[in-house]
Amino acid sequence: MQKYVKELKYHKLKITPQRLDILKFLDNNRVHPSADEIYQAIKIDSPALSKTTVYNNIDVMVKNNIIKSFRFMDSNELRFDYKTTEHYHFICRECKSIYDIDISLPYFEKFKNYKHKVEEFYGDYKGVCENCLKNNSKNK
Amino acid sequence: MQKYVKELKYHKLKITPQRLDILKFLDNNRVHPSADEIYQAIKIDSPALSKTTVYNNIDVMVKNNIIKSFRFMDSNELRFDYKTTEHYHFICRECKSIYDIDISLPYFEKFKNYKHKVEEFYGDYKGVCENCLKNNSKNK
DNA sequence: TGTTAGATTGTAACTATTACATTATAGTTA
DNA sequence: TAACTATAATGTAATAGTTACAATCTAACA
Repeated sequence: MQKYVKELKYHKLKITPQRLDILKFLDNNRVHPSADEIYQAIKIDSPALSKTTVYNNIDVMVKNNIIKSFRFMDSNELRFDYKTTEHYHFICRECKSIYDIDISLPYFEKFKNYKHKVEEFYGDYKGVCENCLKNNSKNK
Repeated sequence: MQKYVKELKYHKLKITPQRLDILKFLDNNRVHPSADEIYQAIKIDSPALSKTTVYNNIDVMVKNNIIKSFRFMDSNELRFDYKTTEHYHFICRECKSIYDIDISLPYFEKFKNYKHKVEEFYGDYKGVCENCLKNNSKNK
């Protein structure tokens, strides 16, 4: 728990039980949860939690770069990750599972002398996952 | 106009003035418009148009691969393109302009022997565009 | 020309998110 | 330790984008 306190203090944010709960949840559940999933999970042990608090804190933590927010291309809800190394997502069109792809790709090198200054990249890959390939030969 | 009729017929979709208007608009305005932008534009000449019709038709045309739908990572609205070659988007964090990036990147080659079967890719690049770099030296 | 499956329309519902006002509390100071 | 104050938490209401639904209409075919 001390590491979350340290993290918040570093960014001059007040230490509140709600913030610690959210950080702890994101750190222990690296499944790109949505705001509602975070809310529902924490509410079990802290029923007084308000969804607005989840949104407020997510917001302030994203702005302070403590957590990352992103969105899958075909989804209408934002998703969140405790600080991660750069990675991409693979979404299976059969079972909808989300896998992290950790293959490092030379995106930025390509843009060394490009007319625009490229700073960030977001990407999703889509297809059929390992398991669905195994279970359903028509996908091969 | 005949090419839109042909396109719809090929997919066994009924030819309606609304569908032709939407296709024509998307073909002539390759600026990734949102559903509302499509609706507002066509309404000028066809005031009876319903927004539900825009959504319905967008939906059926996406499903038939006549148009493409996608979403910018930090936006909550879907955007649409008349059939395009594969390309990526660059969004300027200063002026919010959207540029198409037509540099072809060897994404799929990397995944030839990957455990998952990669079929589609969506990506956004973000940074500072050519013009904003020129106009504001602090971005360099 | 009549029939009918499918399309269009308008309204209402829904989901994710944000705005806002009130109450509470973390962290500082006396 | 108590009091103070800036910030945070809460609940409600509002908003934006989209979808569901029922009634009406029309394109395409016999």
